[in-house]
Amino acid sequence: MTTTQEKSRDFIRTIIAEDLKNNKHGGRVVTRFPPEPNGFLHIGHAKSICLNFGVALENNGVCHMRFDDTNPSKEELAYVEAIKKDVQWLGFDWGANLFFASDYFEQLYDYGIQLIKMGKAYVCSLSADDIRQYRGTLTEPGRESPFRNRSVEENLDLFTRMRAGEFADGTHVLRAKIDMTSGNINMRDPVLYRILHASHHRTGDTWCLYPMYDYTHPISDAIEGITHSLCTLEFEDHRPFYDWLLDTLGTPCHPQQIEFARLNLTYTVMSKRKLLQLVNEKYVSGWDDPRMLTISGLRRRGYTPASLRGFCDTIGLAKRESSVEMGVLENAIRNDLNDTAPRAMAVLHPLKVIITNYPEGREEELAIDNHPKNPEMGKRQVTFCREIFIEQDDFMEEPPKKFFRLAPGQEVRLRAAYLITCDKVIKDADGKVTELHCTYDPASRGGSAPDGRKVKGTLHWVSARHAISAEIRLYDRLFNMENPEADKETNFKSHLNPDSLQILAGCRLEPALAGATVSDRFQFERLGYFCLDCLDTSPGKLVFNRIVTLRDSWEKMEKSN
RNA sequence: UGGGGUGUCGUCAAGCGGUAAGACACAGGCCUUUGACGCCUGCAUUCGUAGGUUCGAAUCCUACCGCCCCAGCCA
Repeated sequence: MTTTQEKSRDFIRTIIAEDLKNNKHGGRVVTRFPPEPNGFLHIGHAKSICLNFGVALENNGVCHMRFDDTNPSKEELAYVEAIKKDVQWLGFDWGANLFFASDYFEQLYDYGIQLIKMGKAYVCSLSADDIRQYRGTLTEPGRESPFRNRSVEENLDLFTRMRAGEFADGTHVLRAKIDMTSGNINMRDPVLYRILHASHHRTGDTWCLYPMYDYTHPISDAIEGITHSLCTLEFEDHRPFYDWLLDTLGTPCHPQQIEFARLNLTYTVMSKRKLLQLVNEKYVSGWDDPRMLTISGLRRRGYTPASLRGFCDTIGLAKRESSVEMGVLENAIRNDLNDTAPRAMAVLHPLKVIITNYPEGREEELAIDNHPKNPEMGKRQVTFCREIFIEQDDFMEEPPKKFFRLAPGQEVRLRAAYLITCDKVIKDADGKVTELHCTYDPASRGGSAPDGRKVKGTLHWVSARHAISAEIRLYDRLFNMENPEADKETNFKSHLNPDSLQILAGCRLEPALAGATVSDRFQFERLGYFCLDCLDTSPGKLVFNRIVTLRDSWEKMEKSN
């Protein structure tokens, strides 16, 4: 017996454990992740991916990758590739189980014939407008279509000719024959097939008849032997049809659909439609803009797969609608990178410091741990000399109480180097501080004084003579409102944060960073975690993305005062 | 006014008739050559509301209230 508390199971894992216990599906667990290839995956999809693949992994099952590609007018091959890459990058493997709903078009069609023969489906020749009229409203029942009682022969003939391309778009649809008075609108003779003379990214021009999601999904699940079909809450109303279809068809496999609440995060939008708008209207540089909460955006920003999986673990799973604070995501990446990212020193806003009593021509090598808690990550050398850069924020001419950084007459430690004291402040004509003159304590090499005096502040620094230059991009939340969609009167785009990207040129980095390779992640001490940008970095130019800041209790203190 | 869901700390979220887990946030303290990390302490006498059943209710019953989804030939 262990004393560690068992992590509580979510309601879906509870159901699955129960099913396993009762041998409901012969002890099998088969799930599926069914994206539509009409956009990039986002953090909300990560929740579903972690759930579906996670649950399979935990139960010796498998998770199928299935593209729900039933609408040729919105879908593209490029999205298929991007989605596959994202899922793999997240760390999941579908093995041989890569499927496309379009692979089932022929079987789906045969099932359509079967439904017609059973008298459970008919060709309806009402216009789209009329179908809507006949459907009724939320509170009034619908009316039966005048075409509802066509003979099986006529339906068969029409359906065959629909496939053959004899009719124009919108002239006929195939509908299930269920109940026009049902309180559930999805049961009022839902459309199964529509005519679409459009070419499909996989089947080309083979078809001009395409199945609807509601019809395709249950059958695809059944064909693949899915045991648990996990989807989001808005499909709860569709479950009766899901079950009706498979019961009517008498498929040997009848998966159980279970719905869970989709992920919402503060300070962002999560719908593909809105993300697409941001891309198309150039509010961001693309689907993989580091400010986008797409998987590819997060990847480029520097988030690790492990941090995203950890995040999905923390947020839990339930049926009630909720909105997770952005801080939880940030916490996930800090947690991961705190353990794994090597430390380095970088100065974002350089302020020159001259150590007046340090010999002009002298330079010395100092060793610094790459990680404070993990000696196995080794040490590196940094060069100290008479001229260095510190962060502008680390100096104040008239410091408030508890400002432990540099100020006239105040002593601080330069990380792993020496204790220095500020003697003189040099300013330009506008009164802006341009340079500091300091003296160092030669006995404090390494950063501590032999007399044991306490120095509270420690600053990061780089040698002005040895530092390399880099561009650093600071990102902030894309929206400046917790829920950009809350205000129905205004467009979500009017809540975009104008300061979501700040580009800093001429940042100064310790020379060791010149050897960084694409996607390397570092903690720049006292600043945050940074990742070498994979797109804009070139041999002569380093570009770092700030993934997330470090927690900053000084900033918090300042704000509360 | 039809149908389907859902209401437990600021935010997520356990709990399944035996007397409110955990995480993030927040507050205070310790530690610190990163104001980081780490560590310690505190943080729902109360579970949408009102009744009822019971020795005992967040858990069962009744009524009410709030919020979300559904009227695509989208998924």
